[in-house]
Amino acid sequence: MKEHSDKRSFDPVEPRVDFVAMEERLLSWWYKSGIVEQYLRRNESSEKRFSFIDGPITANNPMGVHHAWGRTYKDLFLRFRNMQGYRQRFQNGFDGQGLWVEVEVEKEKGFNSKRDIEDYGVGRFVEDCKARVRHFAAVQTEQSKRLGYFMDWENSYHTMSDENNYTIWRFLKLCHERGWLYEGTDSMPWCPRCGTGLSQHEIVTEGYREITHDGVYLKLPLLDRPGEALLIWTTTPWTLAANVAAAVHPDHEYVKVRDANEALWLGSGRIDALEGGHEVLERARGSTLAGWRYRGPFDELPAQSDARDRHRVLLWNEVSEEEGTGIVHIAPGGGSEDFALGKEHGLPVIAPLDESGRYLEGFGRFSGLSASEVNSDIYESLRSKGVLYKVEEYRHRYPVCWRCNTELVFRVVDEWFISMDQLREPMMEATNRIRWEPPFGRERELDWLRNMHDWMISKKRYWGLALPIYKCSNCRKVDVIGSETELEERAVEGWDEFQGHSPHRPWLDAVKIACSECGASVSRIPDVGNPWLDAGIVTFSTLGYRNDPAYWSQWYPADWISESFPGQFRNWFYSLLAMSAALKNQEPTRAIFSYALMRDQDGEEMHKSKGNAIWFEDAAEKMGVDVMRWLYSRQNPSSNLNFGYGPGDEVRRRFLIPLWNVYSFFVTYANLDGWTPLQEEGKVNRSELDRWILSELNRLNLRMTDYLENWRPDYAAHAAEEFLDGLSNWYVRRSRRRFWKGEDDDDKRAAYSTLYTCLTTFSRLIAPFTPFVAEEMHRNLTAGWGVESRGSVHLEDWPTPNQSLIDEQLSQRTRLAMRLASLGRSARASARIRVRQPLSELSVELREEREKEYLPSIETQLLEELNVKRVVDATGTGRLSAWSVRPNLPVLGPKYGRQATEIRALLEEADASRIASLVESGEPVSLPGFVLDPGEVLVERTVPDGYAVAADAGYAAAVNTVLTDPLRAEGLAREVVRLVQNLRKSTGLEISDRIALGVKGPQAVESAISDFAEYVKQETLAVELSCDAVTDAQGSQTRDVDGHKVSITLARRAVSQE
RNA sequence: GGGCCCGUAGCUCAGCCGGUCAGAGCGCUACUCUGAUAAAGUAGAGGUCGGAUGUUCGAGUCAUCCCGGGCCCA
Repeated sequence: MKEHSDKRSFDPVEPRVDFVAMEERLLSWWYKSGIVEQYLRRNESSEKRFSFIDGPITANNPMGVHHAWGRTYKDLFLRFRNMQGYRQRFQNGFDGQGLWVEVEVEKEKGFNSKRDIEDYGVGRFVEDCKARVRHFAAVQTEQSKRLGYFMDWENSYHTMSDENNYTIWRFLKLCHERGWLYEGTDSMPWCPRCGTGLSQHEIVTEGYREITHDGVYLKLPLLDRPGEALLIWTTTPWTLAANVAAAVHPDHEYVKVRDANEALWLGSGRIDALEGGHEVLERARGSTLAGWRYRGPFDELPAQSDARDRHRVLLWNEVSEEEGTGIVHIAPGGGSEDFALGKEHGLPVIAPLDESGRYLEGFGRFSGLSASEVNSDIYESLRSKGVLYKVEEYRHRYPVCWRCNTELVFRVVDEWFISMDQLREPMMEATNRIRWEPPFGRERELDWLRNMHDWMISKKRYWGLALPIYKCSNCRKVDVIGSETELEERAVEGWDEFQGHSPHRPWLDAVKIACSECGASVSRIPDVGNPWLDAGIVTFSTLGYRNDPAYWSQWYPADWISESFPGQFRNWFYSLLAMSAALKNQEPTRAIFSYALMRDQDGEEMHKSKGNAIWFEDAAEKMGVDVMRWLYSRQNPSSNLNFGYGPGDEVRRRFLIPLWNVYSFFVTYANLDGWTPLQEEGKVNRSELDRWILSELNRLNLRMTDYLENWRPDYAAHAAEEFLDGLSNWYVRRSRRRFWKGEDDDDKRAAYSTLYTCLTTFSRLIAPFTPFVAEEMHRNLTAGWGVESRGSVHLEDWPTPNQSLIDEQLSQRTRLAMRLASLGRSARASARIRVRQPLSELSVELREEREKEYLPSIETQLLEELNVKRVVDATGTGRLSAWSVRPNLPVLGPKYGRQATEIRALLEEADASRIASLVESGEPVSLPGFVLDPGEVLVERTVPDGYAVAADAGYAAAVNTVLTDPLRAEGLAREVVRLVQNLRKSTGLEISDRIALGVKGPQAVESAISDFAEYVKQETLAVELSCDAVTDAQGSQTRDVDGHKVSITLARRAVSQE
């Protein structure tokens, strides 16, 4: 891009712009010419700070268009604050540790189990994970740059960095010191493929799928009631071998029914579950069943040795009447609720499965088999014992591994937890102090915090935070290491082996410390950490909490963070809150902005497999990122975004093209007239129209500032669209003639100056939204003129609104003009008279008294816009709104009989407009001696002869449709002018070319041309005008004009320099 | 069972503090205009603003309940 040192004109603007090519050109220019650098450093010495902490993007795949939505918000608000002069850090973050990366690397390598990883080597595997993260971080960086996202890319943080990990150590040590860290045993959802438990946070959303399982009904014979059995139901047959108890609701009613040769007990509300007919033999409340002993389904197994004599009916308030049999099979080793209930009752726990979901020893022929493959064996065994009742398909939501989609099982395992007892309250307080946008975010977070359990932070995997927990196998004392230096001090072996490596498995595991209690040599527990620890610590780790507290305290808490809300309430927002509450008892950020989900353009979920997903690169190449960004920005953040090429086209058509047209229009005429920004100097005499658009511009400026400061980008974008609509469809439309008229007067200069101000200001206002088109316009309009310009719109200040230019009454006046113009056009259309045909008069009716005073100032606009000779205020004259009021005789007749005649007479005498307004508003009409229903009177608006009227919302506009000869002649002249203009264009003349013009036609045409010769010459830039053909014609055309055949010829004529 | 959100023209959605807000865009049809032209304008949809009951002089706009949908939790 060339610098214009002594610029004399604007660069010509292509009316048909290739936005994508423009974006690519600007993008490389921004980076080559150091604009990005200057942008990042723009407010280096500013006192004002805006602290944004980036929610790290998972660097595990290329970013998609849904990420681009979120990144657009981030860039938008950062750009806005930068223009406002806030000092910022511009640090992007990448999230890299955790199972999701492991799963992808496993896929790449064709691994299926943890054993494959162990065989391959944990060290190599971890290095592969790191490499994958680095690779996709680089890919995402390039994609983000293409989006126009200005960040300090070289300085992006990684959650896998040493600093991030060690800062988490510090947090964990603190938790330990306060007694919040504990190892607990629980029956947890477990992925047999990944060989790891899943925390509550991981299960809830993506963690469920509709799955059809077997629903098994079986009988548990009652030991003390011969011939009777409990009927129970389960959808996890594999847990039957671990059955310990049965549970009923104490308050529900249970029934004993006859079935073949025995009697079955089940909930009275679940009798439908029985096969065939049934006879109720007995009824009882659940509480009476308590303590009944029964024979378990698999008592023969060695694993049942502790339990087989203790099978009993328990009472439990959580038993549902909605499904199954109302009697619940309890296996504390096979479900977390069962586990809790078992704990309460001191039941033995039978844990049937190993890490990979296979039965352990002690389960007879099931041992070694996977839980997912034993159903038929189980049924067979039950059948042989005579206790299988029936099996039917059952569809339900069942938890699956959110990464590999494997169905989860439950295992009793030891995991590490952070107790939330003492953190819950401070976290809720912090949540209340935070500004949430949309506001309901607060309620959602509080709801989660009220319900959350202790935070399970361990995972039996490889790639992730190495939990710095050392549990002595000798005395069981737990030590937690809080930093790398502490580790070095306490290491008793393996330090040399570890030194130089990142604090990850397997290298860190070489280090052993001495037990603080008994002095024994202790290894780290093998678990890695929950990845939300990684992301939750970033308000500390990325700001130098450990090593530069002064710096940290300048940027903490964040002013603003932003992320899509599904999932984040229990993940990132949650972990940020937890860690800030623990370390500082403070809120991690002052504001949280969140937004909904992306769908395809038909509102369907996007899926790669469905073929409706759109790749970021494709979108950027086909629709361009300004289009994407505007589409994102104008969206209500709290509702789902339907994204696609259709909506993209709409944005381009409705926003970018009109904007470009105005810009192109301006540049074309400014260059033609030699207008430059230097002529800004001096006093400009602005018209009503100019003052109006400047008022709107400043109002827009004010509103956008307010909206952006309050996290409403959609409001700001809609306001900008409204302004552009006014600029394009009223200001420019109304001002066109001012630009192309011949003389270079004050009015023309005012028009240029005004439109220039609008375009340069507007380009700054939209710079955070659509950085490319804003830059293109701004550069061409301001660079190189010697006027104040910083070389890029992204280095400019956010415009300061001049409130003294905002004129509310002027806005109202103009709105009135627009409304009347619209009505006038409508009236013309109804009479089928084109705007080109001048008419004598426009009569208007106004709604409000004060609007009468507005008329004089908008008269000129109406005269031109509607091509009439004068404007008349007919308000109150009744000329346009004459009403005719008639009795509705078919209704009145039957009701009033002969009196109807009297009513008719009264109606004729009454004030028609009063009655009309009563009827229109549905009120009764009172006449001397009568009160009529509105439906009993017929009301019609009558239009005076010779007028065409249009009315709406209390306003009316009418045009006089009578065509006099002079009006006809002028219409003809204008018609001819239009033909000449078209011919000029098709002949290929420049807009400024002067011509010789010949117009041949019937008498009516030739006399019209001669009457309006000056007008025709001026409009068509004709220096010669005759009724004969031009001899050396360059263009000629014969057309029918209002039934007259007209031949036009023209030729270019040189003009002496003026 | 609890929490949150949503239900406005065929479709997608605006409607902030309750008083011309019953709207926009798209789609469709017709017409108009055109040296901003891969534009623009005008006309046509008569939608009980999910339903009911309140508060109010006045309610898509507030309250309560109900119905329907979505998300989250139990």
